[in-house]
Amino acid sequence: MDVQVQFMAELSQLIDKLSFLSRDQLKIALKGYKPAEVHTIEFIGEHSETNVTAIASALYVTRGAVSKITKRLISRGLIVRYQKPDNQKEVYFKLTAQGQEVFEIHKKFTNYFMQRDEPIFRDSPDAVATTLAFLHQYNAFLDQKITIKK
Amino acid sequence: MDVQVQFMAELSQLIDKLSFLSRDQLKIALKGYKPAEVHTIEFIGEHSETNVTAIASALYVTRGAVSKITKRLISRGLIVRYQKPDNQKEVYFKLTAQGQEVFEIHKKFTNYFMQRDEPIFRDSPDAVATTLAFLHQYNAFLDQKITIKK
DNA sequence: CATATATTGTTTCTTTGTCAACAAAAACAG
DNA sequence: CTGTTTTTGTTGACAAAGAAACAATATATG
Repeated sequence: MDVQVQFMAELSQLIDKLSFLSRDQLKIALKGYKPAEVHTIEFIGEHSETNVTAIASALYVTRGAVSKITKRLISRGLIVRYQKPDNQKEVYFKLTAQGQEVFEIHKKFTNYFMQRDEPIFRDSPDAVATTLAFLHQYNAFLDQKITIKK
Repeated sequence: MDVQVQFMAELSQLIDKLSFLSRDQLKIALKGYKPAEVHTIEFIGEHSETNVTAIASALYVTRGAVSKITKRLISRGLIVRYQKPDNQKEVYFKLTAQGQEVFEIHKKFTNYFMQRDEPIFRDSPDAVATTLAFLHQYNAFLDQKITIKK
């Protein structure tokens, strides 16, 4: 059980540090855009056919929150709202040109951060492969626990 | 760069799934206590000599937030506030008997979750060791980036 | 020692998100 | 097909957390 404690500790530390290191720079580069807004733009940019409910469950927030954020993003001209001809209930979104710009800036930074960490991944490819496999296995294990529960 | 993308994806998925699986049960077991409150109690329980600033930076929240939460925890009789004779500025906290109870419940569940995942760790000790080493190395790498920045 | 600077904790204001209630639309059951 | 149930998105009231301003205290500097 001791290794598990260590594993969790390393994991949460890693997450914290990664977000700490990116926070400041992203804040400056995307000044004027709130984190939640950028996050939503990012998701819409990667999933062109996505509605309120899908965004909410992907981002682990409520539909109400998505409804409010998208409303704001529309009023700021970053996304547009559209519906499909055969469904009057679901609401979909896509980026405007301006939204696309924000998306690109964010992506550029993501790439920058990955380049920063590239040495770590390059120097020990075997350890990386093993780690990746283990994380994948752990994820699959948890998937089981989740489906069993339902 | 592809492995890095995969690594990040596996990592965030893992985190999401772990929190999803624990959320419901913890919510029931610690009914009446908000997640942030439990989190704070947990940290104070593990660090008996800790002040507002230390809690804030460990939990990645602002001092204002800690100030408010601790105030609430005091009024609910879960922690006590104390100061050291030679320092009138810093404010320290420790758990009351009731706070200790909450701490124990939380710990019990943490143990339960670890037991749930124990098979994964037991079945492939080598992969676990490699993973742990890699995470540790990555953390150290980021520590450098953080200190350089300062 | 005296003064300037930094740190600590609290408070106020604003933003964000959750929750619950709701209306509209779609899916389902008989 | 008709009535019921479920799903979807929106809204308003409320709670949580961040940012900034502030007072009190501690530390550093000359």
